[in-house]
Amino acid sequence: MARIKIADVAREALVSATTVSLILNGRNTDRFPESTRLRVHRVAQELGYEPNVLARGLRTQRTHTIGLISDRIATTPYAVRMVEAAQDVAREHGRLLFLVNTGGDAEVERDAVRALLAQQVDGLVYACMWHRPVDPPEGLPTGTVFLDCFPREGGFPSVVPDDREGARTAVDLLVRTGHRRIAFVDIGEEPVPLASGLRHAGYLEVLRTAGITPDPAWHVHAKAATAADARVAVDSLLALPAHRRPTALFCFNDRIAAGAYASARHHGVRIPQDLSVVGYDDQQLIATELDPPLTTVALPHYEMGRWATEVLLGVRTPPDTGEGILRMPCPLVERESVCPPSASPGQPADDGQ
Amino acid sequence: MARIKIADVAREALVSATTVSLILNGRNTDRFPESTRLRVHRVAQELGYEPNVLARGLRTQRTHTIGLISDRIATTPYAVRMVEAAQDVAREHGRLLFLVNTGGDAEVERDAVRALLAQQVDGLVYACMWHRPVDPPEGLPTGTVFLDCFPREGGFPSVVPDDREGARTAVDLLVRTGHRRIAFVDIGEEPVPLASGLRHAGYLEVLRTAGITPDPAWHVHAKAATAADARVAVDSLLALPAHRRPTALFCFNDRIAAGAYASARHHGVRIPQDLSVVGYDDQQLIATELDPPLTTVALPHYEMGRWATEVLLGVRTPPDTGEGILRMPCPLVERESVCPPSASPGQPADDGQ
DNA sequence: ATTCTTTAGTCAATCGGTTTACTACCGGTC
DNA sequence: GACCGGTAGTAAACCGATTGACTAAAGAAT
Repeated sequence: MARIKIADVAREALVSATTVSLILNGRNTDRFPESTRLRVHRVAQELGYEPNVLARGLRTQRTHTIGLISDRIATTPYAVRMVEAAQDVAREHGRLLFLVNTGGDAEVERDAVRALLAQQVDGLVYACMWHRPVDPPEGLPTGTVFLDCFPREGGFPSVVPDDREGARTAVDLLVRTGHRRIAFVDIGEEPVPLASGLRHAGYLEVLRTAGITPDPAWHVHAKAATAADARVAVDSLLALPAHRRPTALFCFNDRIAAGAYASARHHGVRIPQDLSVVGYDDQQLIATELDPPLTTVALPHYEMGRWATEVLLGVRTPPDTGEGILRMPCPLVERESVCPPSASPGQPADDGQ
Repeated sequence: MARIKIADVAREALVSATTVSLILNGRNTDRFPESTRLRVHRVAQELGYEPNVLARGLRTQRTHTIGLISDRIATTPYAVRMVEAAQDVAREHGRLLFLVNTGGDAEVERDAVRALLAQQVDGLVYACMWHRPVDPPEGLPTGTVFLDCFPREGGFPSVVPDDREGARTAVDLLVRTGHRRIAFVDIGEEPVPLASGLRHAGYLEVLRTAGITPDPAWHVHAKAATAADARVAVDSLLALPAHRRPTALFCFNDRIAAGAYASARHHGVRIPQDLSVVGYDDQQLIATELDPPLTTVALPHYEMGRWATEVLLGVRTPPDTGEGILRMPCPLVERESVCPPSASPGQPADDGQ
């Protein structure tokens, strides 16, 4: 019942371990006649030989394993598709994936890096749950790839979502649909300042291009990114006098949008007839389950995860721009929460000035 | 820049590699005087020595790694907390976790088992996204633990949610709150026949105990477990004549419940005043974001993941019942979607007969 | 007959630790 | 002077593969 080792195969095939190794790895195969090759392969098969990858890795200094260090992506539903992508790429290339969640604790993070390097992993992906700059732990090997975050000091290839462009896409849809009074339902201070700023910037750019001067009252903040807090924020928008009340909402994310739905419902405001809503993230379980289904901007988690892992494995080359950060496009996912503004409340085409 | 190895420490500390190994591993330490111990520790520290775990594992035949094989749990938001638990337990015990998602493909699964065994993992957890019997791949080492599923042929410790008891808890809450007309919004044929059957059984048991004869029209099926399909099913319940119309819904899961909310809204039926709703799963992102927040039965994903991994590591003993399956309780999570039935529609306390 | 090539392999070192079995030295005892 | 026990280590085998250097035997060329 003990594991079959190369010596067992060698003995059974009446050759040396060297020969077995060379043949099974397809090296210098022309050195051996067909008969020997077939015999070795057959015996290995019959005995169910599987090389011990520890021994191999010790000798070759390559383990065909990679490490994925993240704060919490594997333990929360948000960004789980990044793990899926890393896993898929690893498998496609015959690699095995070590997964470590640190919970964001710096000491755990250092331990994780140490443990993974002690395992002689061939490479590391350092991932975050949301787009932000990070101060990575010391000792990261060169070649480490950053996923959904980037090292403040630079120096490593990184991939993040293009939040500003995504916001532009969302708000542009609303403008093209005929809306002029468009609010941005932001989140409070923490915890996503970078994404929040970028999405807000994109929002403002589109309004400016469209010649719309935003009413300051249209920028509201949910205390936290929960539906309950968002509802409070949106309540204040719907309480605005008719001519200032927005006809469309660009929400920082889908949970905020869920809160907007709740607020609208309690004000007797119909979505999308009376209020169009666009979210961000395309969060499974929210965007599609809302009623009506939510038009939103998708975070390209899978694509980012794939890119990062492929760069790590060297099957794709990182951008050679100075900063080495790839901004991945965020595609618009149109569902049913957007329609032209009804002509009724407020003036028909008021604030063009 | 090359990695520091034990020989480097030995040379620097003026002892042999044997001594370094013995001291750093705390074995036979009384053999060495304090001075030597301190010197070795200091040199190791200064040089930043980290043992190569491949080499160690090769010799000791223990790698301190475990493998988690799953169909899709790490790539979908549903059961991600099982991964979190496995990860936590692994870390608590100084283990590293290999994660492999097979997508449910039997061949990929076999490859995964082979690859993980080739890595000399110390143990394997075999997990599924939802509670069901499985035909596990051949070659699973003894000691493998099954998580959220169990091998049809038995023979391995397993942990699954106690769906029947969970359903009882849910329906019992409704009965205790005063409901007598309680519907079960089930899912269609696939893909969760086991859980569906168990939850239905629990539902029937409570009704029987309460002396309620269920109206056959109260058992409806959503074609698939999506909100849209569930809405159709619930529409048919709400179209029932008032004296047969249920005052409460027990939904197979939270997505079904989300569909029930949509249906209710479109019928002008208020939750919970006109219709109480209980879900199942306590799915993050749904249960709390619904309006009103959903009362539901939680799937103990974290607890199950922890149990499985702890059994694997031998820090907890599996049940010695014949089948070796632990049924983990599913706690009720009370939120705001349940209240006593309003006395208005139907008769006040009609069908006690 | 000798030398050279080619064929078909093998030997032994190596990767970096762990572990078993051994030893050199010292002071004290008989 | 032989023996003993304790102290403070070390040498070498070992885990299971890979790999650079080498070789025995057969056949071809000179």
